Amino acid sequence: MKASVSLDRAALRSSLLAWYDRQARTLAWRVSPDERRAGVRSDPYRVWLSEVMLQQTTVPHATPYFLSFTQRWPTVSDLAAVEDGDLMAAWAGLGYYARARNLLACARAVADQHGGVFPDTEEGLRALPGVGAYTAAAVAAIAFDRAANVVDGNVERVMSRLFAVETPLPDAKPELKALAGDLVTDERPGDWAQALMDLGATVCKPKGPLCDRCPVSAWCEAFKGGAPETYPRKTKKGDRPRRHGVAYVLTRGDAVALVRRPPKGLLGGMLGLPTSEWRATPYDDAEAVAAAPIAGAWRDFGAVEHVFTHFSLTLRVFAADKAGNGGANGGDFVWTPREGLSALPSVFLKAARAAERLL
DNA sequence: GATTCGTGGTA
DNA sequence: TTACCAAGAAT
Repeated sequence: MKASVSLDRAALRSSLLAWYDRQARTLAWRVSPDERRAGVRSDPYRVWLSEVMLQQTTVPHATPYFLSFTQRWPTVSDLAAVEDGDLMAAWAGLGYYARARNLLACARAVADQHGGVFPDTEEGLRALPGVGAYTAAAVAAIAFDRAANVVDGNVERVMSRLFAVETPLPDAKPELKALAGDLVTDERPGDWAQALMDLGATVCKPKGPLCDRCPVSAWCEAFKGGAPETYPRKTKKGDRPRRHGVAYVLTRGDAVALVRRPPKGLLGGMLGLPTSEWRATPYDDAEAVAAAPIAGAWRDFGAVEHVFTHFSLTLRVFAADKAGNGGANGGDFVWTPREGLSALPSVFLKAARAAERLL
């Protein structure tokens, strides 16, 4: 019995790794087989940076940011020397801004406490800011050839189908991780991790899996069962509540008044437009004007919709020009020229565009 | 252990 | 339009 299990595992691994070599999928952060033959080693800095950017983020969205970051800051020490505001501006639009704060904290920890060299073990990596179980395992495997169990959403889906796991997510996570761990060996751990994730991303997709092209369908219980797309099982998500707010576009010549948001919480540390409180009930005109950061001739520019992970937002947009209103002082604005608006999170970019006639 | 935290693409 | 989803981490 035991012999047949290990035989299956070896055959499955062999088939998937052969498929991975055949694909030769090119990604901006990946060392190609040709490069590897030429002696190029994967750079832990680039592996780490890519893994952080890819957390809950698609490859097409992350790729231009990765290229820009690695061009501006070729090493972790270069990144560690960046000022907070510049880093946050460079991250604008990627989302989950705690990642940017932790990215900088991690770079500085590596530069200051590790001599600019990344730890080469899972435990050492896991202790760094913004590096959780997945990222520590991924960097350990891909950059340092450690036999780490790299489990992301792709791997969970692949395991749930291979073994027809009936436990719904997220309860199934420990079970799926254990199943993935049984397939890890000392042979090409980095390639194995990437092969599994590539399979999930391009073949074993959430909807419409391409089982006729799958290198491991022969071992797949869900495929045998005839309904692979129904895995992983999952518990339904609750409704997303709606919130309402008002954003204020205050101009002074070419400049727009921005505010630096508190360091933690939603959009923490980012520049943003001044806004009212975001609450459950809509704002009428009088409330919107009353909540403005300074008194002025506020004009209604409609509203924009934005969806966050855990709520939807209807944001009314009011705008005014500060010219000829030198009196009232609403406090410390960061006056930013029009082109500087690219440093804003998307929700504020939408609102600013809504007032574009004024800008 | 349940919540909080973005964004853009796709069915 | 709605719902789901993508190489998760911190609290």
